[in-house]
Amino acid sequence: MAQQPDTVTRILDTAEVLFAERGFAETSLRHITSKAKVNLAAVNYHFGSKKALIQAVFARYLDPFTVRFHAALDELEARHAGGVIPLEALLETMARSVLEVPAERHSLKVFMRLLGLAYSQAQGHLRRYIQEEYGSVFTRFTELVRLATPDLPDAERFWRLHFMLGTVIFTLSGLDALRDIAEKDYGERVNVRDLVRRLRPVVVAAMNAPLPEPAPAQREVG
Amino acid sequence: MAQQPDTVTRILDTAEVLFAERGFAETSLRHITSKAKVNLAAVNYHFGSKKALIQAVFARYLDPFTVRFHAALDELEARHAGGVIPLEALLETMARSVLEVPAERHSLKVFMRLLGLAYSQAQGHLRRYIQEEYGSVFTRFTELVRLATPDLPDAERFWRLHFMLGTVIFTLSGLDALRDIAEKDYGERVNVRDLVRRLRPVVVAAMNAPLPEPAPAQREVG
DNA sequence: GGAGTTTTCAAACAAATGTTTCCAACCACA
DNA sequence: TGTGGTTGGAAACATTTGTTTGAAAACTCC
Repeated sequence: MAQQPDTVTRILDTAEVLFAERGFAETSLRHITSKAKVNLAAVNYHFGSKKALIQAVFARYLDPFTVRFHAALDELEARHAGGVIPLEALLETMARSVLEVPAERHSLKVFMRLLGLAYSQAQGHLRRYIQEEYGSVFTRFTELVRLATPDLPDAERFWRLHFMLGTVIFTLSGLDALRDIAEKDYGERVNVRDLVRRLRPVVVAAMNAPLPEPAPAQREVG
Repeated sequence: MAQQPDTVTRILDTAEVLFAERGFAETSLRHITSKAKVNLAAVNYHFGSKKALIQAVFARYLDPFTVRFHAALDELEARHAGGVIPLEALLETMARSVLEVPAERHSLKVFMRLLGLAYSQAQGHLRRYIQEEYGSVFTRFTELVRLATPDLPDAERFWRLHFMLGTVIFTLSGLDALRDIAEKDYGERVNVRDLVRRLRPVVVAAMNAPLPEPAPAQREVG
């Protein structure tokens, strides 16, 4: 550990930005190491492999997030001792936890973009890793949402949570491109907090939307 | 054109499936050509490059889609001659147009996954290509949405449309992974049409959500 | 200050990638 | 049947990829 950023830290800092910009497969170790001004072999020395580097990049965000989110849920449960936590409070708490973490590290934009990539890119190992390491806090959250929305069928709630996950990740991870359009067309420069403010009523309304009409007799589709 | 699928067609059929499964960078031409049982050089001979192949895969979906969507909007405008087309009708028409196209070709799942990849993967050339080739139909659509939602500030409508785009693309493009979870946990095997049915009320509710509280005095955020 | 460990570095490695070449096979049309 | 243009195919090409190697350098600790 030196006062000048550590080699490990320099690699992580550079890698997360490049991954966020270009994706995992499209970012070579040589690109990372040259921009980070470290030797090519440093990645394999410190992390073991490129896969492990990718996971380490995620861990640096997700570890503090899960800690904070668990703590925030603890506090929320204590405040509503025994009772049901309203949906708005749950969503609010999640939003706050997500917003807090990168503030002490790097940009939320990068974090969300990485999450978006984790979903969309192949990288089966990544999805498996995230599921195994951080699935529990998400399970806890969905259980609380279940209590807050007793009228929603389980399957419907499952899908709506993922709808909203898509809304948030997609928007925030594509923020850069969209921001430019929005600024040009509407003269309004948005930042992440601004978007979260806009997202709040949309997400609440979506979760509280009326149930869909029941499925008709179905024929299979590819 | 032979009675046995054309070489070009075999390449496209195989490529779109592999691209959807693994992404563009992660799918090699050798993988495509060997699975399609065509020679490696066939891709460069018929398409010129891998980039061009990727665009051709998209064109095979997007060309019929834009034709149908324009036609559907023509009909919708004629039916509401002079008047405003309700938001539900617009969303319904778009959903129907999206659903129709792959029915005559291949799976909607592949189509949506490709769209998701187009958004999330680097592949700058792809986003540019899609924007240039197919941007006009979307401009037309958003203008109709504007007329249908006169109370929504322009910027708010812009963002909400993108929220919903995220909802749809994210969910449908990650369908395979989510479907397995949903089936295991809720014993319910969903298909794409099923999800579209679930999406309908959510999207409508989200677009009609109350306006967010006005922005407080803002401090900048990365 | 020197033994022992950790970290850095340049170089090489094997494998995989997109692309090109060159020739054979095919096919329509005279 | 022969000719000209199109398609198919095996091989090679030049790069780029992640990873490994082995030795030099830096650091730790007694």
